[in-house]
Amino acid sequence: MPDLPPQYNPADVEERLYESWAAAGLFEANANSTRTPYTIVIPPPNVTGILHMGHALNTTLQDILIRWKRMQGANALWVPGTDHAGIATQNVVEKALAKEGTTRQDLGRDEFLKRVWAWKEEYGSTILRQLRRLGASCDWRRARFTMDEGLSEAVLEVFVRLYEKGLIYRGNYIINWCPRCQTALSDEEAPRQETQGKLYHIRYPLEGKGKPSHIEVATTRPETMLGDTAVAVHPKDPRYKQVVGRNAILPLVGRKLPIFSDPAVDKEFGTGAVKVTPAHDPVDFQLGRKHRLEFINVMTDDAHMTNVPKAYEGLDRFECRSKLIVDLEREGLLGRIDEHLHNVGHCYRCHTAVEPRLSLQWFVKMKPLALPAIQAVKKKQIVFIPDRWTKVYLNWMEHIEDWCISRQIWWGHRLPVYYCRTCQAKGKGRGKAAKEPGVIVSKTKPATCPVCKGTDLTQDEDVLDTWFSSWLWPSSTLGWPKQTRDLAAFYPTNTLVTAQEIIFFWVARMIMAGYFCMGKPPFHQVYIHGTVRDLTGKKMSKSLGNIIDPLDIIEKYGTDALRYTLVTTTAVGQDVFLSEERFAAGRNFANKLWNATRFVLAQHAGAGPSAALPDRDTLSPVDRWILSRFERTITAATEALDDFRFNEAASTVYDFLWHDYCDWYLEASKVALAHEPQRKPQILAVLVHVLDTSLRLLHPTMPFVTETLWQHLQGEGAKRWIMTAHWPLADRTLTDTRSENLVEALQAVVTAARTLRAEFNVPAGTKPPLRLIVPHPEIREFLEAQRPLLQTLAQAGEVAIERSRTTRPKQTAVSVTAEAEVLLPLEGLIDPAKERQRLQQRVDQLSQELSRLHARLKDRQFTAKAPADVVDQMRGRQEEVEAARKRFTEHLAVLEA
RNA sequence: GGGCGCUUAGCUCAGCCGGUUAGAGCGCAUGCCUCACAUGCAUGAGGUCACAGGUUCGAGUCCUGUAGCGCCCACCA
Repeated sequence: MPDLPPQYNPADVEERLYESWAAAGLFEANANSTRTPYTIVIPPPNVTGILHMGHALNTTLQDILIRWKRMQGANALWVPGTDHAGIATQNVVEKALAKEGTTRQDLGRDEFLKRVWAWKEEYGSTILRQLRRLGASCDWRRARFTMDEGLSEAVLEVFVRLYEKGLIYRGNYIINWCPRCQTALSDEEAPRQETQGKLYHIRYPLEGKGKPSHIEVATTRPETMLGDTAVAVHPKDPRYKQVVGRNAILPLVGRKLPIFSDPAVDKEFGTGAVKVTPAHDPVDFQLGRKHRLEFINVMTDDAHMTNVPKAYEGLDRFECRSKLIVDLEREGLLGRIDEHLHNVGHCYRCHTAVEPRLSLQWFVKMKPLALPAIQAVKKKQIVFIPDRWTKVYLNWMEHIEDWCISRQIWWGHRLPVYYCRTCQAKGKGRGKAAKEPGVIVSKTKPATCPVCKGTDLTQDEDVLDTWFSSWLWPSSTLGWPKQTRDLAAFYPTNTLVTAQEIIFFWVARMIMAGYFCMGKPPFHQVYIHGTVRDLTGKKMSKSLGNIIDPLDIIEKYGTDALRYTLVTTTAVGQDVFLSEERFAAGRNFANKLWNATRFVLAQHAGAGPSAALPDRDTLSPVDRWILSRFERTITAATEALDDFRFNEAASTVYDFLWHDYCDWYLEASKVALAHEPQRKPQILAVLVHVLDTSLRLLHPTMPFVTETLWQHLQGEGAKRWIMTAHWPLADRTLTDTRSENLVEALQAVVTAARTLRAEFNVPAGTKPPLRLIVPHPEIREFLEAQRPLLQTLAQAGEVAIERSRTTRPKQTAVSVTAEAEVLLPLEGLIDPAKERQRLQQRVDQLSQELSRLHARLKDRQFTAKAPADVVDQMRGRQEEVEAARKRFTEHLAVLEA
């Protein structure tokens, strides 16, 4: 046996051990196995990703599940991979180009894409390497990237299928436009942020002579007025009865704007009159269609003004706003300006305020896809944990809007859409596979137009939303659209572990795609974990500078400490609040395991490895006690994992190992080994068995230290891995309440003695005699047998054990436990005043409790309606308290005499 | 405007189906370098479980309402 240093140093083992696991193929799943599959697909981190605490939590939870199931004998597969993250990655590479003083436009599309691929090759696997540091037991042979050949094939396949079913269409609609990224965004990609803005009141003069002479409208975006084509009021608004049907004149432009009424207008907001800009606002767009208005787009892709009077042409949207305010003021047309708090969409990648804007884009019709996905969750084919997310999911699904999937960027899957110029020019080409003239949707570029046989074909310039590939992830990573062995073996997957932020982006869409492509759900359980926050409740993010870097923590405290602390810090689905100091708890626990094992190994020397338990008859009550406690721990830990209560699974074992095993059993075993050398094999067997099995229980949470220690316990030569050792099964026959009661009595006596020593300041080295009054014969017998243990644990000299008290000792400290009275003579050590005070306090406490109990038990309703065992418990308690009070009172009297 | 979560010890949090005396880690106090571990051991102080009602023999736990904090969704320009 190698000598272990007194402290666990994670850095000595982690990376080497990880490589050994990988080299031994322990992460790999076999599609031909007959064992029950258990599959998780990783939420693919962005290739631009750098490990943060969110990843660390997410990865740890998945790894716990996978390792646990693997130990239970499942054919466990964890599929890793990365997401190409269209806009994010393009932004990163563009920034790099800017440093070189060039742009993607300078390079051209092909050259730019080469650069992105080069970037991906160099940096794209950073995040995966970092996942290894966390101990993630992914099957790396199956690592996938959303722009791999196979996954790209899947994207094109599903696009074509959706198109052919009429579920993909192209059209002019208001979309969220990011002027910085210069692309359309889906609604989910433009989350609203509360923004302090202004509500400007502007007077539009009316055509003709009648009164009133003008109508006042209110807007938060004055620059859009240049695209106004109408003014609307509510049909039942008496203020505007006179003006409906007349025309307003758009200030500074001079365009005639018809005034109409529509119930969509809110009478209460602003002036009750709305300027209508159909090309720049979703509500106005609807009004524009309904009332056949003109659509005037007044902004360029980078949000500069266009199609506007010369004075404003080319101005940035916000410059234009300022200039308009000045100009309107000068014309006397500017009314009040109110402060106005409202929600403005912002690009989720660059946080620029998005511009709602009319644009020709591709969309997926979502309602038909949502139907089976709603049913699946309602019928519990898929369950959310915690359950509250079910409602959030259903609410979104039931109000789902069509999904804008085209992006005006270069990095991504290019739309499999081709245009025949000839047919477009002629307006021909309507057919089953070409619902718009000249549009051909095909996985590969057709040689000729199927309608006119022309060859003048061009591919759509746009690429698809990143999530259009992610939503296929559970099936595409396993080979779809090919019918692979993996797909047959591992789909549907079992559990998806992810954060709440991407329920709409990803989880919901995967469910829809799963039913559309496979006719089956992509997974059966969705575990939604919390968000990692700092101690003030803020989300950890680079921009806030409140990051705790997981790699720093790994270096300082070790991976197991990181994992342990992350897992025990959060209850099911609750957010995680972190501060660096908390990781010390995990480090300390790993060290505790290390030293417990050191101790066992030191005793174990020469005894040979043995995890099997000796004959039950040869075990002492103390042995039976620890085994009984342990049996409960195994059950609790397993049930906790079954329910995704990761924190309880870990802390149950923590409590057992630290407080039962180390604090009591290990200390007791020292005494037993010294006093009963003939029982050494039995004691060692129990020590080893419990430690060995506890390490297994902890392995999913703390893989490195448990594997390392387990290897040492196995001894030289035995080449087995805890990773593939079987998960402990509880053995009900080991439950032994009698032994539990005996040892609990002993613990109470020891604790009472220690407390007395501490409270009366008995000097550390002294070993005063101890008297125990133990009425119960079985317990008395047990304590008599454990005299050496009592002496050691209570630091006592002689221990006298009596059935009942015969003498009334003077100058003696007394403590009463449930089963015994503990007497500690204090000759020459007492501070009588202090002790009297303590005793009086105790008597008072007991009296209070007693009167509570009396009242309770006299309550006829209580005794009639409460379950019998509860009443009995309370009667028992009453007797105990009464006895205790009597003894304390007596003793108090003795002291005062 | 809807919806959700949280409020328990100085701090960060557990507490499942309501049931004896509400727990942990950190921090604090006191004493210990006891031959596995000072990343440790022992002992202790510290809580009107946010507030107000209700249900119940019994409420931190269930119901209703209030307040504060946080999050999500929503086309009031």
